[in-house]
Amino acid sequence: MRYSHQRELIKQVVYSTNSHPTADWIYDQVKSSVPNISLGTVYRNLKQLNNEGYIRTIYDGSIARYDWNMDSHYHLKCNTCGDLIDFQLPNDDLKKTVKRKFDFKVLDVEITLIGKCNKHN
Amino acid sequence: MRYSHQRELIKQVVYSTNSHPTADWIYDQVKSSVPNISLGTVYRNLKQLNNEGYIRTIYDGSIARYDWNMDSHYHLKCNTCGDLIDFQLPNDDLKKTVKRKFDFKVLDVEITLIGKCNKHN
DNA sequence: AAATTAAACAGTAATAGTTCCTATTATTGG
DNA sequence: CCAATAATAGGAACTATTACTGTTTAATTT
Repeated sequence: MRYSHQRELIKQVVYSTNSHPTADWIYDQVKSSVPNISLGTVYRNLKQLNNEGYIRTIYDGSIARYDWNMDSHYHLKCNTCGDLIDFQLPNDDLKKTVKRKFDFKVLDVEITLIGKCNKHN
Repeated sequence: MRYSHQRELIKQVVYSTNSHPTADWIYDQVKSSVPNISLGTVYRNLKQLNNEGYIRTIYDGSIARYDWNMDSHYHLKCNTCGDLIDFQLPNDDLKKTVKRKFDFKVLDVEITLIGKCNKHN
C-alpha cells in the first residue's frame, strides 16, 4: 500500500475519537485540511485501513461506523441518543454487570459471533 | 391494524423459514401468490409486524433481515457463506462452547446490548 | 345491502449510504 | 529525474429503503 496523504489524515481522524465515527463525519473532519477530498476517497481508504488491520468496521443498524480499537470489545448502544459506548467484560451475567458498571438498562441483547461454519473445514 | 391479505402472506413467509430472510427474498416468495404486490408493501408490512411484536428485525452488516423467533437468542454468522444460524447459550465461555456445540470457529465476536444509557434516567 | 371512511394498496419517485468509473495527479523504484 | 502505476477528485451508478399519490379494499354505519 503506497503512502497517501489523504489516507494518513483519515487514519488520524479515526484514531482521534472514541465516538465510532461514520464515513460522512470523517469526511467532514478531513475536509478542513483537504477541502476538495472526495467522499469516495474516504470510503476507499477506510476499506483499505480495515483490510490492513488498522481499524475495524462495525455496523450500527444499517450504517457503517469505524473504530480504531482492535481489541475484542463490546458496545452499549443507547436507542435514545444513539451513542455507542465501548466496554469489556468477563463472560458472567452481562445485564447485571452492565447495569452496575455503566448504569445502562439493557432492553435487548444482540450477539454476533463472526467466523466460519462447519461446511468449510 | 386492519386485516390485509398481503400482510398475512408476508407473515407466513417469515414464519416459514429459519433463514432470516431479507425483504427482497420475502417479496419474491409472496409474488408467487400475489404477482403484482409491490416491494413497498413488503417493507411497510414488515415494519408493522415488527412494531406489533410478531417478528423482529436483525441487521446483517448493512442489510435488514427478518426473524420470527422473538426469544432472546444469538446468531452465528459465517463469513464464508453468509449463513446466520440461531443459537441459545448460558453466559459461560462462548467461543469454546460454540466450537464444541456447532463446530463453528469464532474469529470475531460482536455483542450489542440495546437499551438506555444513564443520561435518560 | 348500499354508503362511508380510512387503512392498505400498486406503482413509482426519491433518498441515503456506498461503490464504481474515468481522466488526472502523486508516489516510488530504478 | 523519469517511467510505471497506485491513488485521487468528481461525479455517475447502484442498492436498500422510504415517501408520495391516486386507487382499491376492509370495516363500520346507515
